[in-house]
Amino acid sequence: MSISKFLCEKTSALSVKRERRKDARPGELLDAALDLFVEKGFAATRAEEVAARAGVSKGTLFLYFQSKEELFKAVVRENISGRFKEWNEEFETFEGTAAEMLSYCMTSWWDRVGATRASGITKLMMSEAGNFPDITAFYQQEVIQPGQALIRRIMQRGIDRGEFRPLNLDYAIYSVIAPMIFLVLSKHSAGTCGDPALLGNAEKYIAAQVDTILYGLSVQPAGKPAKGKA
Amino acid sequence: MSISKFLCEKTSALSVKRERRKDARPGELLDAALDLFVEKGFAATRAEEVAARAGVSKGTLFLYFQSKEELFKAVVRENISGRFKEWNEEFETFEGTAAEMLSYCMTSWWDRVGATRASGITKLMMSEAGNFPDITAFYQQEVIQPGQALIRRIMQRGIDRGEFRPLNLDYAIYSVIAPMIFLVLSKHSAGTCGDPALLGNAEKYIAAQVDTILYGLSVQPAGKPAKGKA
Amino acid sequence: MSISKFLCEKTSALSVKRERRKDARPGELLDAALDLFVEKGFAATRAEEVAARAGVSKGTLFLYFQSKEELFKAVVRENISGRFKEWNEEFETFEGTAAEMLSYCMTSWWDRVGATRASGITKLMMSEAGNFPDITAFYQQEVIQPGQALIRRIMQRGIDRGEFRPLNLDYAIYSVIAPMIFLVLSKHSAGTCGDPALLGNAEKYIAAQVDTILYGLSVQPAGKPAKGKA
Amino acid sequence: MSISKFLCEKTSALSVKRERRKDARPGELLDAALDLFVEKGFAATRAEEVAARAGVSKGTLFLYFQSKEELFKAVVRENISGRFKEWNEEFETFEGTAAEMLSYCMTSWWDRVGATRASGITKLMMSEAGNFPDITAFYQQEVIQPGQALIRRIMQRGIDRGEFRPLNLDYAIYSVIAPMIFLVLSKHSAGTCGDPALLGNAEKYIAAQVDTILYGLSVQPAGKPAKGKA
DNA sequence: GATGAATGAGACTTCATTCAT
DNA sequence: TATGAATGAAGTCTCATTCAT
Repeated sequence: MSISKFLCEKTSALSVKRERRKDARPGELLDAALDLFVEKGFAATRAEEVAARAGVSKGTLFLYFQSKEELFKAVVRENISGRFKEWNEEFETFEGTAAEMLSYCMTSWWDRVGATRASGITKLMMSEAGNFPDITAFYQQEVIQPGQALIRRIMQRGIDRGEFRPLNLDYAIYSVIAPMIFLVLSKHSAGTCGDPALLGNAEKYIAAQVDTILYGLSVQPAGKPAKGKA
Repeated sequence: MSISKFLCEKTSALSVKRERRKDARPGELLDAALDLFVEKGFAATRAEEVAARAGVSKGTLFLYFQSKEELFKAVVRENISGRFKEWNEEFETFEGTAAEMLSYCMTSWWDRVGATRASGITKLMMSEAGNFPDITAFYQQEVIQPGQALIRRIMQRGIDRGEFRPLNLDYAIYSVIAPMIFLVLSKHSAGTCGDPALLGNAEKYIAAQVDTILYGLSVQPAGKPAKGKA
Repeated sequence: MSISKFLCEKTSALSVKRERRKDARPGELLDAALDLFVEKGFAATRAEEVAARAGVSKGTLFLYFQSKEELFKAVVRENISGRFKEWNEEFETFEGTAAEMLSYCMTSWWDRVGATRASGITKLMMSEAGNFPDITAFYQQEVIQPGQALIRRIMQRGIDRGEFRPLNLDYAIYSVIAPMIFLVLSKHSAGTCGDPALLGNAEKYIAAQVDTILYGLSVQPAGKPAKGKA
Repeated sequence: MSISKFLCEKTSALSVKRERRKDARPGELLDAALDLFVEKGFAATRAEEVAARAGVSKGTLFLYFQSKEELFKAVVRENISGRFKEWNEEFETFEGTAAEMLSYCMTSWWDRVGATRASGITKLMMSEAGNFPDITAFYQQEVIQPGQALIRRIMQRGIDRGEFRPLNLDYAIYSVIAPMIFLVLSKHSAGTCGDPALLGNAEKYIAAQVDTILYGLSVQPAGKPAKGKA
């Protein structure tokens, strides 16, 4: 290796290291902010705490985010963008029954969202929605609507194929959505809904919900099953 | 009636009225506080706003509540006291199938809690649980546990009577709880879960959930499934 | 005096005292702010200093003025409103030569503005004009333009009556204005223009300027020049 | 020229250029700082802005100036050094009447100071004098006093030669100084004194002031008043 | 020398809480 | 009891200044 090359790389290495530092900062801050916002709420989280958890000083935080509110927005954006594109594609190509799809949907949702830190966003949005109308609109459009549309599509397929009863999907989709929402909220709300034991057994909980949804609560043998006036 | 008696009664009436006024103060403040805490969160609600909405001055609020935090605690306590005694008793004497019970449970919960301002407590607790550990423990003990116990008892009865499949109730109860939680959160979270259309049709939503829970999503091959009168 | 009257007045007295306090606060704060802004500039003056000089706490200042900037605006408004109405009227009815008028104008300006704390506004505006465009526009319209119009009217009268040479008033008015501006700036600028000795003898300075303006620097060979009584 | 010499010179030229660049840095920073300080005031000007306008980074500014305050002092010193030596000498050898001298003094002041960026120093000093006592003393000694002494000498000569009336120069000098101060302040104060139209016609304004000063406002009945070359 | 990421003191502003009236 | 003017602790945000690169 020539000297010039060496020097060049050295210089490059230096700036790269520094560069990497700079590039990493926003992410570290967003990570810290997500945790704290979820844990304590937006207002109760002090900017300095976020900075401290990210290992930087107060000033640095404001170097990367114009304000605490912008930080909040960035946290939400960071954790919800572009997941649905991928998911939708996955389901376009899914082969199997609608029941399998629904089951896969809920379990994989748990693996990819529910079990991760990203699940905190749900609680975060719920608590702060009223104070950030623009973020709320954004969330509604980018998360809620695509998510519900996906569930609806799966269920519609089930109905079309004769796997599912004909249901009013305007309400039936919530049989799938509610347990998931409920689970992540249980996780992030200090036992305010659901009990703590739930969290250690989330997979079982999911499985049970899938089971209930797909099969129904009632004994089905030959019986005189419950007639829900739907 | 003697004049003196008349005067006396009049006086009494006045003072009663004033007394009532005075006694009503804390309640008015709690009402105002509940609304605002639910709407904007604890930290984002200013003491002065609460006072203003209750029609008194800032000073008066602190005459009745030592601090904003005490106000919060009082709000929660006020809205969750002793409903379960009554409910439990009601179910002790309920006659009918377990399916009918469950159906009745959910619809009457909507009428008595979900559709009232009390439903805001759920969101409130969820958002602020982390900042009020003692309240959270209290809530867990006074609301969550009795509530889940009630659901569990109903479902257990269904299993015992052969109306329901044998279920792992540790998880199955959430099929009932989740939709209710989900509904009230939808109501108080600016469309952050569920869509706004849900709220105008809460009864239909409840009915649909009851139906799904009791019947199951799946086509019932030979079934005339369990008969829940929703 | 009846007891009720006494009680009534006592109550009234109490609230009046408190009321007076409240009414006085803004004025006290504006006074303090004027002094400090003039002395140290807008940015270098801390809100707490202003409050302290007015004998109140930091918080109180923000009780009366939304922000430091609003305080600044209020200071400017407070000290320049409605002086010119009075002045203009005075000059409408003035009887005497234009020279006497001009002389009177400058000396009375000194008495009413130049010698008072209000003169600090000039320096204040000068320093901060660039940072407060709207205040500057306001000042231009409410102070600069009426002031120059008044001078111009007086001089025009002098020309019309044959007392003064025909002058291009677009420039000549500044012979009157400049010395006054200069004087107040000398006063508020720590000797940055003019020397400190000037200030102890402002009246003489004014007189000398009047004299020079009216008579001219030059020896008047045969003249009986307009004799302003300096 | 030998090749080595050529190379040498070339090298020299390069390093000279680089040297010049390096040497020029402080000057560029001072230039940028003068503009910004004049325009926005000392406190409202951010160090980074100054650096940016000078085309360097924030860090570089502090390489050359210990602090923002030192930068301010350097700006003032840089722009008031040693002009008066030259001026005084010029006037020692000036031939002509005192009136001509005064006229020349004012017009050439405009050309050399008033019309240049240096005029900004006047406003700068005026605004910040209170916050920089040592600079103010320096300015008083290096600028104010020599400047006033020069004017005084000229006027004294006029009196001595019988061109001017016997005047109290302690005050009369301000007839000359005030219009000049006034003009540069008009220029730098966003219309807070004088009107914007003034600035496009500064020469006419100067001429008019010279005229007024030398001739006087009044009608000169029989006189041949001193004719200032307006 | 030059850079610009990082710092942290310091200023503005808010708002729960007090207390004289 | 009720008020609302006053307070000052606490939090957000800025920016002069430093220093590793």
